[in-house]
Formats: sequence, structure tokens, C-alpha cells
Amino acid sequence: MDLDRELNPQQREAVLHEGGPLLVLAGAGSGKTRALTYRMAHLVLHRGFAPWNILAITFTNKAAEEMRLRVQRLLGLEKTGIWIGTFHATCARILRQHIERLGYGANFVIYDAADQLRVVKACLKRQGAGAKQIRPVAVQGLLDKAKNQGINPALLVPEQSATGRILEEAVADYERHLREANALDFGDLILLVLRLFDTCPDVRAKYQERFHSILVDEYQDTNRAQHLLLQKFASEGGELCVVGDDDQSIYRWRGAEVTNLLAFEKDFPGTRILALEENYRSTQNILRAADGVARGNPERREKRLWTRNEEGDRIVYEEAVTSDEEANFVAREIQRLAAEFDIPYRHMGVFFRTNAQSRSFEEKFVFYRIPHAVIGSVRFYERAEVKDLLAYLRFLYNPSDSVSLLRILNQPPRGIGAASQATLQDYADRQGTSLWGAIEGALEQGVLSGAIRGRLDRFHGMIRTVQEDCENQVSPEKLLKAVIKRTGYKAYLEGKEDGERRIENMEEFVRTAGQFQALEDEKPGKEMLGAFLQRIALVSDIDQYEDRANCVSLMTLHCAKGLEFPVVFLTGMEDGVLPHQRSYTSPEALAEERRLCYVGMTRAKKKLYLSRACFRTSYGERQRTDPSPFLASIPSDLVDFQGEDDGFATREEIGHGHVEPTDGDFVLDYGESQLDRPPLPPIPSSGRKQVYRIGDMIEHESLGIGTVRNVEGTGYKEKVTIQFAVGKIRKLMVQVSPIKKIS
DNA sequence: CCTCGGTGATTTTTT
DNA sequence: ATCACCGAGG
Repeated sequence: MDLDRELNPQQREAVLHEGGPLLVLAGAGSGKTRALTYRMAHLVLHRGFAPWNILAITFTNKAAEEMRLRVQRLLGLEKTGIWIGTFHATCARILRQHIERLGYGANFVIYDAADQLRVVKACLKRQGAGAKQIRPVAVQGLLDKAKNQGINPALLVPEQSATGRILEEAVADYERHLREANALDFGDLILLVLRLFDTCPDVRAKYQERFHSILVDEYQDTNRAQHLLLQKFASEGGELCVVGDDDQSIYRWRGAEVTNLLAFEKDFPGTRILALEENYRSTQNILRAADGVARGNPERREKRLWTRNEEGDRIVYEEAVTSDEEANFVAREIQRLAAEFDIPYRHMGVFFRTNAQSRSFEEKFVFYRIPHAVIGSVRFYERAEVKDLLAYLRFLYNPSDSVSLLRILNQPPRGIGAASQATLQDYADRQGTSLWGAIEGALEQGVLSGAIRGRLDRFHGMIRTVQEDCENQVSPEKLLKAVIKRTGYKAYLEGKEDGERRIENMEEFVRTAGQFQALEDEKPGKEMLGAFLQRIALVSDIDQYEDRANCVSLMTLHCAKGLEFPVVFLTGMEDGVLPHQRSYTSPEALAEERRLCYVGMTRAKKKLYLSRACFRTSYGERQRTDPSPFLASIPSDLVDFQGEDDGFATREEIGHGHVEPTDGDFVLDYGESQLDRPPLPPIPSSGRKQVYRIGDMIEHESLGIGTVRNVEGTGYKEKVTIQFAVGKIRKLMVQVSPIKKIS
């Protein structure tokens, strides 16, 4: 490790800094991972830190894996002993050890968003008819929001209205339910460690002493709970180093607070601030274009990212007529690059804002025989068959897990339907036991009628048999095989529509279990099962991403964070897609969309394509689109307009955008619009937009003046909830109601 | 208890 | 366009 040769002065400083807190503002492609890994290696090799005194937090498991490999290489060790992982994985690890101090069992399971939603729905149902109008996702959002901020969800319940009380009850019920199931949601992982440190100072002290050096990557995307956690972790003499870039903050919607980064020195006095501004990744043109986009946001730290790299090609902008043709363009361009310049497929990435956009690309890639991998969209562990089997394992691991039990009770169908389930749940509630306890109790007491009793008895017997396997420390893979055999799950899948594919998934899942075992063979059976389940609960899509295969990568912009490709296609550059329609509700959300665009652009090393479709089909309706307002922030001399007779959007259409071009000097030069060429589909007059925003003042013919409190639906289905000055609240169809905007 | 067909929402983004 | 959810019928 030669720090002088392999690092620039700022990186070197980040590596060598000793003592107080360190904040590294690292622009895109500025070698922050290098700085972090070198710092860790340096701590061990030259400053006498033991590996187990170091904790490194990354944003994804994959980043953790990568970092681990790089540190291992630098240290020349097979195993480092450094804790590297996401906040969630780290917290799960800590909780496995100490959660009993909080009254939970060490065999807790982790509920994902889908599990969480099921519980929420059940809780709302129990609240009766009054809860009908409360949307389960809204409750879920509330729970997340609270936990992300490190506070008790009950505190976030709005005013003391009737709905508020129901909500309060539902939230309390949710918490009780999870507690009884010995289950934690994602937010709990962080929250409970906070609580653990508060209630058990000895545990806190233990970790404070242990982690003498803490490093956190992607700090701009941490939420308040994580920030608080870090404060609790940090010890007097310890070293803390966080790295981030405010321009790449794209998880605000998930509770991330960029102020954690920007006001870091307030919470950690005496912070030394460094900036990494040399970009090693992209060409000058790409960097300048991306910089133009970033500058469109008023609230950001001023910075000057520069590069020694070549000027490079201009950015290609393609306007296709339809999303289909956009995909066609991308596919053919990829083929051309592969054929003419020998660019490997794995060097090319195709990004989009929403998962739904991936489909047209997949279809075209299949047609052109382009090897490709879609990262994310249909997550492996969320497929029904995989989740079913997973539920069996989870239940075996933790019999209190009622969500999992409910899922497997009638899967494959064994005649224990909704009615029986409700009866059992009722019985459980009255007896104050878990669902499983209720089943055992009901069978013993003989409170059930004939048919159902027999079915339940068979289920019970089957579970008992596998439970014995589980107690005998059988490995996850064998357990899985036992479950499949005893439940007849394979036969059940065979009878289904796309049974073959589902069986493949099932087998893939068994293989995954086998692979996992091979890695963690030193753990005893039950513990290995726990580790296996935990891993599955915490893996993200990007973690599955394998860059060895020579495939074009298709992914959302969020997934693309932290990656780089020589060639990048940033697609769907349309108003309403990027920025997403939903982000027009607030300036902050809109700013985040701009950063998302910036993140996408800065993934590109050599060549960047931007594309859009003039017509896009959404909700089964074909809609005319406007170009993304972000395009106007790109200096026009950096852009190449693709195609001979392809025209471009008119100046007016761009001017339509909701963000003013920031650099007066650079305005795109638009030619004729190809929108006027045949064949053209019918153009709906209003488009799928929302005319009203929350907070707008309106005037109603008879009810007078009011304020928009909520907007739902778009186009002709747009509905607004109005709070009128006369005190009434009304929900109105925009198209048919006699209202007009007055502000 | 299961299956079919109608209906209405649904699309951000994910540890 | 597609999917989840609901009610009716087998």
C-alpha cells in the first residue's frame, strides 16, 4: 500500500486523519471507496487498531461485500474480523446477542414490507367498520416515518379525531402483534438498538469500547434514527469518519435526511471537513452535463468537481415516438456498440425511473438476442412460491410468527380457509396465545367441529414432524426439502398455471439454502437457520447483481447508485417520469428527482445516452409526453441530437417544464418537432396530469372559496378534497364540478 | 371452501 | 394493462 502513489492529497488526508470526527464530502466518482478501504487498512497496519475495533457501515450488502474484499486484499488476509455491513444488518447482529435484555426472544424474525402490510391490514380489520377509510399503506407509511425518526409511532398519530383514535388503536395493535410474534420490522432494527443502548448502558459501553473507529458510507442517505444511533455509538476517544455527497441524496422518501451530512459538525463538534473533488470516472463532457443538472437545485453545497479525463464524446439525446421505439433505439445502439467497438455487454447499463418501464426493454432485448439482466423488478424472495417456503422456515424457527403461520396454514390448500383462520385467530385472541398455541389448544380441548378438526390435525402432525427435524439441528437446505416433501408442495405447483417456472424458483431457493450453508458451515443448525433467514430478510436487489456475467444491466435509478458503466442509457427523460408525476407535490421531492437524474448521469464513464418517448402508455392509456425539464439544464453544446430526420421537442414544450433553466448561456437548440409526423395516435386533450395541488385556493359556484386538502387520480379521474371556508369538506370530481383555481 | 368474473385502484423509488 | 380484492355461484 503506497499512499503517496495511489491516493491524491485529499484522499490521503482522509486516510491519515487522526482524532476527532471526520466528514468527507465526496463527489461522484471521486474515489471515496478507495479512501475508505485504505483508511481501514491503514488503521490496522500502521496505527495499531485491531480489526475488531473497526465498524464500517455501507448502504447495501453488496457494497459491504465489495468493501470487505478490497480490505482483505489490502491487508493480505483471508478474514479481516472487521464488522462491515448495512445499518440494518449490523443492528440485527447486535440484537441477536442482546435483544433478550429488551424482553424479546433471540430467535426474532424480520418482517419485510409485505409482512408489515399484512399485519397492518389485520389490525385495521380488527378496528371494525370505522377503519374502512384508512388506507393500510398510509398506516404503514406512518409507522415507517416514525421509526425512521427514532420515535414512537403513537406520537405521530394526527389529531384526536375519530379516525385518529382508530389509527392510534391500530398502531398500538400493530406493535403488540409484532411483539407477540417476536418479530421486528425494518425500522425496529434500528429503533431497538437505540432502546437497548438507552436501557442497558453496559451494552452501550461495550460497543463504544469495542468500535474505536467507525466509518459510514453514503451518509447523505441516513435517516435520523441512524444518525442518533451513530451518536450513541461514538465514544469519547473513538474515531468517526462519514462520507457522503449531498447531490446524491435520493432516499428522502424513505426518511433519509441530508442534514445529517450537511450539519454533521453541529452534532459532532470539532469535525474536520475534507472534500474529494477530483473525478476519476467520467469524461469532461459527462461531468459538465451532470453538473448542469445538479446546479438546478438551489439548496446544495457549492462544489467544483473536475477531472483529468478526456473531453470525450458528446451526450446523445434521442427522442423516440413511443416507448417501444425508445427500447428499439437502445437495443440497436447496444448491438452496434458491441459489434463495431467490441464493447462487452456488461459494460452497458440501462436505467429507468420506475420498474414498469423495464418491460419494453426486456422485450426488445429478447428480440435482438441481447443478453441482459434485470436488477430488481420482480424480486426473487418476493415470489409467492419462495415466500411460502420461506414462511415455513420462519415459522419453524420462531413458532410465534403468526404472519408466517397464517400464510402456510392453507398453502398448499388443505381446506383451512379464511373462515377457519378467523375462528382460530379469535380463539387465540381470547386465550391470549399465539396462533400456533391456539391450534394446539383447540385440538386438545376438542372445541372444533368434525371436518376442520381432521384437517387441522393433519396439518399439526405434519408441522410437528418437521419441527423435530428442526430441533435435531437439520440444515436449512434439508429442512426445506423436508417441508417440500411433507407438504406436497411440488405437486401443488405442478398443477398451477406456470408451474414449471415456479418449480424452478423453488429449486433455485433450495440451492440458495445449500450455498449459504457451504459458506457458514461452522454454525449449528438452528443458528444457521436464523442466519439464513436474516440474510434473506436484509438482502436487496442490488445485492443479487453479479457483474461477472456478460449481460447488459437494466435497473432503476435507485439501484444504479454506487455503480458505474462505460456506457449508460438514461431512459424516459420525460416530464412525469423523470421527474416522476408524484414528485410535483413538493419542491423537495422535485429536487430529489433532479438528484436522481444526476446520479444516473454520473454513473457513465465514457458514453451517456439520454432518451425519451413522445408517447407513453400508462394505465393502459397512451399519453403524449413533454420532455423532462432537467434536459434544459444541460449545456446544449454538449449534446448530440440523434437521427437524421428526427426533430426535437419545440422550445415551448421544454419551456413548459417547471424548473427554469439555470444557466442562461446554455439553452437547448430545438428544431422541428417530430410530433407532427404521421402516424400519430389520438391525442387526449388534458393528459394524465393533476391540475390541482394541495394548498391551491379554489372557488366553487355555490360553496364559495376553499382550499385543496388532497388530490387523487389524474386526468378526467382527478378528484380533489376541498376544505371550504364555510366549514364544509367535499370531495369533488375536477372535470364535472363547478370549481376554478383562484391562486 | 374454492373459483370465477367484475370492479377499482394502481406506478415511484427500497434497507 | 394489470392486479388485488370482493361478491356470487359451485
